[in-house]
Amino acid sequence: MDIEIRSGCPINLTMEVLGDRWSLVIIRDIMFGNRRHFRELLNRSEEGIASNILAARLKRLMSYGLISKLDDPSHSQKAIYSLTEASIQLVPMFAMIGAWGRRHLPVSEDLSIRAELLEEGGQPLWDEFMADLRRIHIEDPIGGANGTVKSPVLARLTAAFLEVRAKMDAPAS
Amino acid sequence: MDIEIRSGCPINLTMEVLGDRWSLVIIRDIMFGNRRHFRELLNRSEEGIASNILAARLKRLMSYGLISKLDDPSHSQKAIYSLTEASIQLVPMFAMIGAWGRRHLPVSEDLSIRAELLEEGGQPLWDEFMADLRRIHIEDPIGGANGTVKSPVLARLTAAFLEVRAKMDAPAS
DNA sequence: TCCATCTGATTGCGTTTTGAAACTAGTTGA
DNA sequence: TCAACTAGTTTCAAAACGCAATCAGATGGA
Repeated sequence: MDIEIRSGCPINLTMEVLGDRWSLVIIRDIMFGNRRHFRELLNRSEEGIASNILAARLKRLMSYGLISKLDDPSHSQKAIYSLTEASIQLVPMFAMIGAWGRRHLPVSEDLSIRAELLEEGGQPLWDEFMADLRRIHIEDPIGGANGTVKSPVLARLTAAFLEVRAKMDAPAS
Repeated sequence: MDIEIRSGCPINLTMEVLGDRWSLVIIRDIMFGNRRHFRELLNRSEEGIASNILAARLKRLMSYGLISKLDDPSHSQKAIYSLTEASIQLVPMFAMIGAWGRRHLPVSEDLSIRAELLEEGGQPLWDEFMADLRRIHIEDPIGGANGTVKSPVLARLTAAFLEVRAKMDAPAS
C-alpha cells in the first residue's frame, strides 16, 4: 500500500503508483464510463477484473489519493467511488496513452473512437472534460453518480462510441 | 511474452504492454540516459534493477518491437540496444507522465528538471527530440551508442540536470 | 415475516511473477 | 596468464495474481 521510493524520478514514481495492469484501467472506467459502484466496476468491466483484485486496487488508489469513497444515501451499504483532482489531471496522460496505443497496438475500432476524439480535441477539449469531471466527481459526486448531473463531453464521447457500435452490428451495406 | 488481449481498448492494450514497474523505466534510461549496453542499464540504474528482471524485460520489449538489439562491432560479446520508431513516439507520453508525477508525487529536484524542461518545450521540443532519437537509434545506432553522433536536445537536458546537481552539492550560500 | 436478491467485499488455494544473490561462459587488454 | 569485463542464467523464497466460493448486512416484494 506504500510507495517504496526506489528513486525520486517523476517517471519512476508514476510507475510505482500506476505501473500495474489494473490501476489505470479502473480509473479509465470511473472516468470515461462513469462507473461509480463496486458492482459496476466489477461486472461491466470490459476486461473482467476479479473482485479481490478490484477491492485491493480501490484501497490502494484511495491510499494514494487518486480516488475517494463516499456513502451512497440511497443504500446504506453502497459506496460511491469518485475521482480526485489528482486523477482528473490524468486526462492529458490518458489522451497520450490512447493516441500511442491506437497507432502501435491492435486496438478495436469501437473501443478506440473515444481515444481518437480525445486526441483530436487537444488541450481545449481536455480542459473542458476536466471541468466536467470536477463537477460530477468533486462538486456533486452523488448527483454525478445517479445521473442528475451530467458531463456534456462524456455524452459526446459515449454517443460517438454507440454510433460506431451500431454501424458494426448492422449488416454490411 | 505475448499479449493476452483482455480487450481492444487502447488504454488497456498499452497497459498490457507497458503496465509494469520496469518497462518504462528501462526505456527512459535508453532514451534520456543513452544507456545502450546491458551493464549500463544494470549498474547505472537509479532504481537498482536486478539482472534477471532486466534481461526478461529487454526480451519482452524486443518481442513487442519497442527496442532492437545489435552486435557491437567493438566487442564481440557486447550488444547495443536501441529505440524503435514505436518507442521514440512515446516521447509525448513521457512528457505527460513526467508532468503529472512532478505535480502529484514526491519527486526530487535534480531528477525532475528534465521532465520540467520537456513539459515547457511542448510539441516543438518533442519533435526536435524525436528527430534526434531517430538519428542516434535508427539511422546510426553504433555512432549513437559510442558518442560519435549526439543529440543536441539530450545535451541540453543533461546539462541542466548536472547544473542542478552541482548546486545541490554546493554548500548553502 | 420470509426469502430471494443485491451490496461491497473476504477467504482459500493453486499458479505466476518478482527479486536478490550467486553463478556461467565467453572476451578483452595489460 | 590473468584480472576485469561482457551478457546474461540459475536458484529459490516471497509476493502478487486469478478464480471460485463465501460472507454478512441491507433491501424489496409477497
